[in-house]
Amino acid sequence: MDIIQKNGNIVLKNIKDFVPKHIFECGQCFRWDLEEDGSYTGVVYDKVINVSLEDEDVVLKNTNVDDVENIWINYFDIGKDYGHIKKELSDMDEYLKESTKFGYGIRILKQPFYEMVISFIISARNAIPMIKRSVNKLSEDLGEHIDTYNGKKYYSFPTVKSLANADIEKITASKIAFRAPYIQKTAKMIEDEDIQEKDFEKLTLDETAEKLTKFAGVGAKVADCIALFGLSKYDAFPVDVWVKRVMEEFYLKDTNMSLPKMRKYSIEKFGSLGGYAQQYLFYYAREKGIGKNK
DNA sequence: TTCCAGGGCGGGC
DNA sequence: GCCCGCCATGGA
Repeated sequence: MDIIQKNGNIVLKNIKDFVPKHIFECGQCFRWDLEEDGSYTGVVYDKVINVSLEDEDVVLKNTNVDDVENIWINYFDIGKDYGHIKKELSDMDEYLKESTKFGYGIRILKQPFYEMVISFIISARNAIPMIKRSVNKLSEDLGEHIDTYNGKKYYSFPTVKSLANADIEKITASKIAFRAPYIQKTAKMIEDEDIQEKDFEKLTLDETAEKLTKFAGVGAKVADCIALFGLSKYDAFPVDVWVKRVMEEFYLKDTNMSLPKMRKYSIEKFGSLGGYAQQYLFYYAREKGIGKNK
């Protein structure tokens, strides 16, 4: 991979397995939006960045070489060989072969731990467009104005402190409804106990899930999402409605397996590749509407 | 109008 | 351990 400056933008040359649509629409993130020109603009780490694919190159706008080297290379997981991961999954069965072929440009983003906690609490019993709307409104109301890009204002994700100290009305204003008390409680707990990403570094997935489910509004599925997207626990396998459908369609026809058992089954089946398998399957299932009318 | 969305919680058994 | 009703909101 080479980093080149061109017209004030940064161009990443020779990047494989990187398709913005696949990355930003496979359900892992809520602060990336499609622009009219097909590019995606996102807010991460108090920074606004625009990403597009031009021929074989990844073009990054509104950023600089320092940030690319210090932040975005890591965030986009550029150092990882996703080709190898897809090959291993493809060799397992025809379904994974098809799914990895369909979402061939997916990469799992390394997102901020605490933002994942709050965002996925909001995700419970909610629709993805609504989750995005709520997260953006919450940032507008309780975060900081960090940048204006293409005439649009962008706001940072609210800090732990601002959420912990916010009135409940200020939180419910983001259409977060019955999840608002969960968010307030959890933000307070994170602040009071000074819980940080590094506290999870040496924990197994089960230990991580056990610790995370102590948060209000965090059950098995949300914990797995936080573990996968915010803590780089790649053996996590979040089972949501879509994953349940696609698992039943592909592997567990007419079994009527409970969610905890399906989680255990999948973790054992996919092992260290569980998180990747989950993302390819989720994207495939959701884009194709697998098992929706049953 | 009714159903559903990247579920969790508290209750019951 | 499993199942049930409930939880707001908006889009289809």
